Amino acid sequence: MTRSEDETRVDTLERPSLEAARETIASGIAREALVTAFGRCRVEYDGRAASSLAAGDRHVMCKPDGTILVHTDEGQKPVNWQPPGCEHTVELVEGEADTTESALILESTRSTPEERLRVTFETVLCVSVFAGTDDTDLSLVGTEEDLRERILETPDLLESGFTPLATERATPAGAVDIYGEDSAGRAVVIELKRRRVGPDAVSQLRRYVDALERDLHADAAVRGILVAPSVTDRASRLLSDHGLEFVSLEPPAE
Amino acid sequence: MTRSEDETRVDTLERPSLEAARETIASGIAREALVTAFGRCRVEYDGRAASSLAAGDRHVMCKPDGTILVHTDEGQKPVNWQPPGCEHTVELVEGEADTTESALILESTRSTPEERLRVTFETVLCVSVFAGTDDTDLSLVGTEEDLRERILETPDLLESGFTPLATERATPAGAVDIYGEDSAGRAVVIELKRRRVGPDAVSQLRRYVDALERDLHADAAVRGILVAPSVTDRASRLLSDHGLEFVSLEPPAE
DNA sequence: ATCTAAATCTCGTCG
DNA sequence: CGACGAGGTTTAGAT
Repeated sequence: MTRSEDETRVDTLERPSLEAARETIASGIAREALVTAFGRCRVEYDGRAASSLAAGDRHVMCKPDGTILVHTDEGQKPVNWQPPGCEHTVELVEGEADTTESALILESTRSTPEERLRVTFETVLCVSVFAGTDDTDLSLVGTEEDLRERILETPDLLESGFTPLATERATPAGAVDIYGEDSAGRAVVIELKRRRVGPDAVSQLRRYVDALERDLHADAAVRGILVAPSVTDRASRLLSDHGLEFVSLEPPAE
Repeated sequence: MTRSEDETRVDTLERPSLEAARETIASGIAREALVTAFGRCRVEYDGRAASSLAAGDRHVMCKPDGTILVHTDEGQKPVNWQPPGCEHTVELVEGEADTTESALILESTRSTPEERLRVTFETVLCVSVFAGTDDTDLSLVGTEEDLRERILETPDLLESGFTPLATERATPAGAVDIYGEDSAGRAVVIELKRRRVGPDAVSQLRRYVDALERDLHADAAVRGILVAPSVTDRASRLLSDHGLEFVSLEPPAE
């Protein structure tokens, strides 16, 4: 077979027979393409939890990395899915005689943990196979990491005289975002959040401060500072209850 | 217009002109259908954070509820997205003279928070419009809620003589999963997790126990029990450090 | 609309 | 492989 210009990048079947759909899906998976199917199906999942979904029209996407996604017409999250690294198989189950209906079964399995997703199509309205190229990486700004860099560049943003000594400093309770000391030489633990925080972030900071106080084995109290754009009321109360502090800072915008 | 049997459920164009793609996408969105496009595009996002993605072949899905998802050939998560409730627009930008290239721009915006996603196609390899029906709900078992029901049905699973008194009991630090008392009449706070837990779950439990001890204003200590299939080493250490307990229980399997 | 916590969270990173 | 924490988390429920 010769492909003069570029290889086939897209192949679509409308209202295919189940056998034609099976063949196209199987060859798409074998070619490491991105395969989609839209049609009436039911879905069973068993693994970390277990779920069942009765028949309806859904959009199914199989990626060459072993991901499978089942989308309804609502919501950002797939109604069922399987993560990258799974094995896909597609199989046609013939109805017995003329009475039972045939079905197309798309199955995805993995181990560690043992998980299985089974999509059973009674009708396939459309199958597509897409072969593309994508070499690029997403560039993202506004993360917690950006906020950390901002503080390390200009420690006075936190408070005058603050000196960062380490990032990701290990404690028995986990790694501290920024560890440093204030102008009086007191140890400071900083927990960073890129957005408004609730009680969980306060607990996290408290855990680190506790651990560090035990670890330093000194009576000199360790200061704990939560750095985020803002806090909820309850989080603010929890901060005071435990002698922790808050400084309002956002990740850089650009 | 008459549709004798059933209305058009799927409409697909392979390698359409940008104008034909625009027309099909616009009418699909207007018809409240699920619309997909595959082709070479770049993607810009600005909102809670900001991101940029150079040109590559990707799969874009617009749902009638205002969701938009941009998928590459890898990963379970879309590389870019917009949540339900957004406004979609599709627009053709003509190149100037014959020198500049035309482009198809798919844009999704929302407020609270202000967010914008822009997908700029230089080539569309396939556009599909799907109209289906899906009335069913997912049935899921193995959740934290299932674990709670299991304990409420058979409190002795936790320990002999335990009596549940309330679920979602309010404290200044948040709502406790199960509140009850042991055979000696001591107050018990239970935090449930459907899977193996780490330090965060311990902190959460500690926060509730702390708050309840203050709230009850008594010196009688409140017992805190973490109920989960298992704990990590560090979490186990944190539990002992704070006088908290652990009971191994899983959500029911069926 | 905001708060709070669960989730088959997913994803990267590090030991 | 597990552990740990970030995430434009998303989603559901309560206030």
